Amino acid sequence: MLSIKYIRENIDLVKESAKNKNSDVNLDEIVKLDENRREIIKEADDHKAKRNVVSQAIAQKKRNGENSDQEISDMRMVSDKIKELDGDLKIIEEKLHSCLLYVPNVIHPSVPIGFDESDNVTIREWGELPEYSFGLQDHLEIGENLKLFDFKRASKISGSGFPLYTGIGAKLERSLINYMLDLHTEKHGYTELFPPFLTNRDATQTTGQLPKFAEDMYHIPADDLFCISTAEVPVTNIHKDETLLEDDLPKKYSAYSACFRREAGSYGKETRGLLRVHQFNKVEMVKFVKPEESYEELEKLLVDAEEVLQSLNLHYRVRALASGDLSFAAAKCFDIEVWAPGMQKYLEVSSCSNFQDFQARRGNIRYRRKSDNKVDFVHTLNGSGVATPRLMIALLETYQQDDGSVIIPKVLQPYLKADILLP
RNA sequence: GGAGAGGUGGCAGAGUUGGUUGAAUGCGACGGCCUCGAAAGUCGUUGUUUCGUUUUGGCGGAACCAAGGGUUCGAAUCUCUUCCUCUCCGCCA
Repeated sequence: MLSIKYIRENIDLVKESAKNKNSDVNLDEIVKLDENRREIIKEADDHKAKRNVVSQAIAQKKRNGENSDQEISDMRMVSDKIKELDGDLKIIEEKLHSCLLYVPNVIHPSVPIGFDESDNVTIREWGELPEYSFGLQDHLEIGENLKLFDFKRASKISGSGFPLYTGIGAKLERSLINYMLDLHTEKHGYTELFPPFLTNRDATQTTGQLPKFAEDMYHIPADDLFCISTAEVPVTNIHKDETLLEDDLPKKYSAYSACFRREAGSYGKETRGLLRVHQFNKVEMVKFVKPEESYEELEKLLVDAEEVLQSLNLHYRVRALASGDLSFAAAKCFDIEVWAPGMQKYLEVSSCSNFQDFQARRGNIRYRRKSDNKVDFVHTLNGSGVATPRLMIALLETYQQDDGSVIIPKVLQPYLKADILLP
């Protein structure tokens, strides 16, 4: 979240940013609450100062064996007043805090202003659009012919949107995960984590999924735990309430997790196959960095994610998200979209975002600066590296052959222990 | 699930007849001295948040000893609730 002080001092910028993110948050109300809050603090503090002074005097008198009944009865009234003011203050601060949780992060100056995804800007493309001399199948047909998935049986188990990978399909899924984790940990220098898949309310709030997007999360009421929608949630919270050392930054983590999304409100859209599912697998990268380096680190994060697709030789493009398409917590975001020849579509497989200190403030994740020995919030970044369902789609559709087989790219072969999928 | 112990500053660790305890002591960190330099030694400094004021350096106030209530003129210290950690037992993988 943004600090009230920052909002107070940059109210026009914050309003402009919220507007460009299509947010209807009421900032005037927040400013008013803040003014009210500071008035009460001033009054309560004055009373408390008086109480502290007189309490000392009472202590002194008691030590001297003098009577202090007068002071005590005076202070009883002051104390009542303090209680009243503190009560008022608490109500206002709770209200202010819950309002602040809905203020979106400010956008970086480099973000293209626009209403929705149609205003996103392609900043580069990689590889060639593959060409084929035969009729293409989409991933559903390929998967059926090669017996890679079984959506029908999956729906008996959990309902639609929960994929069941079978046989070599299951192994291919696992191979993709292992390959990506190895790439990021062995080549890109990320520390591997295997995090919990359920998170508590507090941790889920750090990254911004709560309170605004509660509808999209699977929730377990008995324990008030949430199924993670991305490994970003547990991994970002690894340093919650910690003060890191500047020399330890940047900290880079990579983690596999299953991801759970209710996809509320998107019924009927892209419901077939692997395109939009309630549970999927993803390898995520998370970085904790110094504020002055976060945009440089964002570029590097993007490159690390791109290498997954490059090494698999899959055509893709990188898009800079327009303000209106930017997520609530992000200051800037790039999407990577891989080409799926069978569907003739670009599919989003990764979002690489800089949250600046938005999440760090919510999670109280700080570092001690060497230059002045002060503590400050770190910047957090994360990016998918990458999500498997759409990667699987692109892979199958790109490497399909006219006999129905699918060639396996070189880097995956040691993991799958096969170089081709045959019908 | 049952029984017990505990949660204090960057870390370790004092502090229960409530009253100059924001908090001893040690370590760490920073600065000075010493040294060719370093170590050792020695002297000093060293939390966060927030409100007000300001010639922006500061000055003054308030709050913070897991979290939230209660008692009291006054609570790290008494009391209640919750959370978390550890040990033992039981159950399950």
